[in-house]
Amino acid sequence: MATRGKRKQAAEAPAEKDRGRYHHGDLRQALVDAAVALIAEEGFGALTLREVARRAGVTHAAPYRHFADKEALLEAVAHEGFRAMAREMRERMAPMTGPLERLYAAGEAYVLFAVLHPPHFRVMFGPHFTRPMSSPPEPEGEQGAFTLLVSTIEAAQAAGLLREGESRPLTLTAWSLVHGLASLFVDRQLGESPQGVEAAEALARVQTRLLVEGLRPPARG
Amino acid sequence: MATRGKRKQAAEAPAEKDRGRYHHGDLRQALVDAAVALIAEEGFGALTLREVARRAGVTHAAPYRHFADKEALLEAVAHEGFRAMAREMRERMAPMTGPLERLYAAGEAYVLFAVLHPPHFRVMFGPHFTRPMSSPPEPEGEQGAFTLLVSTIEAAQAAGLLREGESRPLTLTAWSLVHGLASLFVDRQLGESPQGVEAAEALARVQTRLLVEGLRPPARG
DNA sequence: CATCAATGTTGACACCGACAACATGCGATG
DNA sequence: CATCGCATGTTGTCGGTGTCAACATTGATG
Repeated sequence: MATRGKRKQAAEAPAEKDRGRYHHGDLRQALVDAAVALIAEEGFGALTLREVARRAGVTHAAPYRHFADKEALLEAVAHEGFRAMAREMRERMAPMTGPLERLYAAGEAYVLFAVLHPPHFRVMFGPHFTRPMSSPPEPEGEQGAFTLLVSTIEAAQAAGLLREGESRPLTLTAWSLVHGLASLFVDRQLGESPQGVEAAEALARVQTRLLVEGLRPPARG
Repeated sequence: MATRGKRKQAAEAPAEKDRGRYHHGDLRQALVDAAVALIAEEGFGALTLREVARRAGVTHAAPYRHFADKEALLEAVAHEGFRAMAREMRERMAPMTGPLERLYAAGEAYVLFAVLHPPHFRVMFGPHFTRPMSSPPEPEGEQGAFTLLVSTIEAAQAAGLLREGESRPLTLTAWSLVHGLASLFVDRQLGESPQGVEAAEALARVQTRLLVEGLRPPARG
């Protein structure tokens, strides 16, 4: 420790100008980012609180000033994921006007989110939580992914484009399909199929259409 | 298998009689069983090679005589799961004669397997493997779950009960649906829905039917 | 400028995965 | 039946990890 009395920002800054400060500035977010990057690069088994702290440039106990334990950090990652997923669904649905087109967009966005952000998706739905995860904080006016799916399906029902009756079974079918497709992608169970993003998008497009054929009302259109 | 030799048959009382023996008899399977029980009781985070050894009544290094490392033990659990899943699918399909009924049975069995054996299902499809998992040893003449699904769908296509054309997209749709439903169940994402086995069975029944409505050929029947 | 609460550090403890060296006893061989 | 090799289980150890307590530093508040 060279210049003890000084700011030491200039002394041992390993990279950006932010480094080397004793108070990190936004260590909490830095830890979340480091955790995501670590999972993406080294896999889940390499996710270590100490390595996360190392990557954030702090010592091994610093994370405990922001998270009660390792699981709390994972919870923050999951919350970030749920918010991002809902956002990406809204964005992809926004240009669409037809109820069915909006449903397709929602399903495609769900699968694409998983393919584009495997670490988030795994943490969100993986078996890594002992205590039940708290629901993610939703900024007011923003719907969660599930709520969005329900309302989209009910809108399509109201337009006569999907089967009538309870929306719940239809919602579960749609959710199961995109969740299963996303899971199979992320867990690399689709070995022979191409793994690229564009391939996933094409697959999601085909599958959502194929699904809706079953959700259609009996009367043929 | 029966004429495997004398082995340990004399003192193989599984209860307490065999405690204190220096050679366990079938420690390998005992470790697999202990791992499954541990995951079921304490969750995934509690899965420790040392605790597994403790439950099997051996010391902390004994497992290394049967598994190269922790991941190898998990691989054994996964293999057991894949074999059991295929078996349960075959059993549920056996009484069915109609191609569609066989497809329904396959899907229901897939979901039920996950609900009845969450630890196996999680290990099979979870993010816990760094190296690619070897394919499970399939006893000769027995098809794996995926192969079974493909042939069932192709049979239904041949009978004119499903859309014509490539079987692969249809297979992926069916697989995604049941896998998604199973995953949502196992990961407790269906909070409001009842969690019992009979509820899962009813749900799987409805969902597979709902799916097939979409897989049906355009001509109405 | 003095103080304080928030934030980061140091040190410690129990536990874990993995390996090496050693001990035991099953079962093949004579 | 006696011997002995080797698979199997044990003991001891090492580096790494999650978590906590005590201490140090800093930015903000008066």
